[in-house]
Amino acid sequence: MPVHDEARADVIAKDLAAAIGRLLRRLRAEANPTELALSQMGALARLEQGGPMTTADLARAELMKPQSMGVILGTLEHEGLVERQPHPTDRRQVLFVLTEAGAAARTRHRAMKRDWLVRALGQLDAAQLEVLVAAIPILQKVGDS
Amino acid sequence: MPVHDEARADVIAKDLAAAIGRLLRRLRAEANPTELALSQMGALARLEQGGPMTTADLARAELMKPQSMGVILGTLEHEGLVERQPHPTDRRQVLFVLTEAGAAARTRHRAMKRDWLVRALGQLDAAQLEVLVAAIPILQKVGDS
DNA sequence: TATTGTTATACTCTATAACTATA
DNA sequence: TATAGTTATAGAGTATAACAATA
Repeated sequence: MPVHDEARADVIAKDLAAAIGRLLRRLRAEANPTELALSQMGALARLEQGGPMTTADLARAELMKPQSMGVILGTLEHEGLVERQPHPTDRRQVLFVLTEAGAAARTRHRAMKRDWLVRALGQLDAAQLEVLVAAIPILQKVGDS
Repeated sequence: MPVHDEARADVIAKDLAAAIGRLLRRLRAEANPTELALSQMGALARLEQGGPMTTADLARAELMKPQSMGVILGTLEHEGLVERQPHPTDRRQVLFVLTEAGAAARTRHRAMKRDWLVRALGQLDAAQLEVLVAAIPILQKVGDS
């Protein structure tokens, strides 16, 4: 990138960091307090989509340490939303799957029209929504780089 | 929004939440560990741009509670990066400003080419960067809505 | 009475380090 | 020896509730 663009990248980086920090705070605050915390819902969503996964699989998917994911899974297990399955060939590994209650929690969450982010997105016009849709894979790429 | 788009908004919401969650985790992990935490840097950046500000001003800007911002400012004050000024007319209020050390921290941070996010953005092509630039105000709007 | 800020307390999220069990 | 997971501990980040000072 040319030199004058480094300064620009700097400004973009600052604004982007501020914007996602604010948005995540808002998300956390608006997440239905009676429901699950953000990271718990994230893990449930991964399990719903990706079938049985190990702690390490989930940690990689969410860009966190296995120990951190272990805490989250422990809470979800305690609440009966996920359960363990033995790994068929490697007894060190533990596979996690959604329980019926866990699947129901996902469904309930999805069905909630009160879901704040969905409503917030609904206030965008079509062009703005398209920009956001285009930005998501780029944000993912940045996170992975 | 038409009904079929509600389902789409739902998917977008899920992907967006996952993407920004991952990105923030990555940012936190990559932030130079010897430097300040993200929210501390955020507060310093606001003060650098916005001149003297009260706890409540800063909390509003960062979408957090004044008590939470108070903790952050307390840490920064303890480290000598910000200092208090009496408000000229309202003795309840406390204005915070950067100290020399605080301004130096900002400059140092900006100068660090090791800044992870800047490097990550540098790997995007021009078109991707433009999408991201266009997305930032939309993310801000979503956070405010 | 309303507003600004502080103090106390607690919970979420995440990390590092040290350990156990299995491969 | 290397890998998957667990346990213990700690720190950042944030919230709510109760309080004090000032307007």
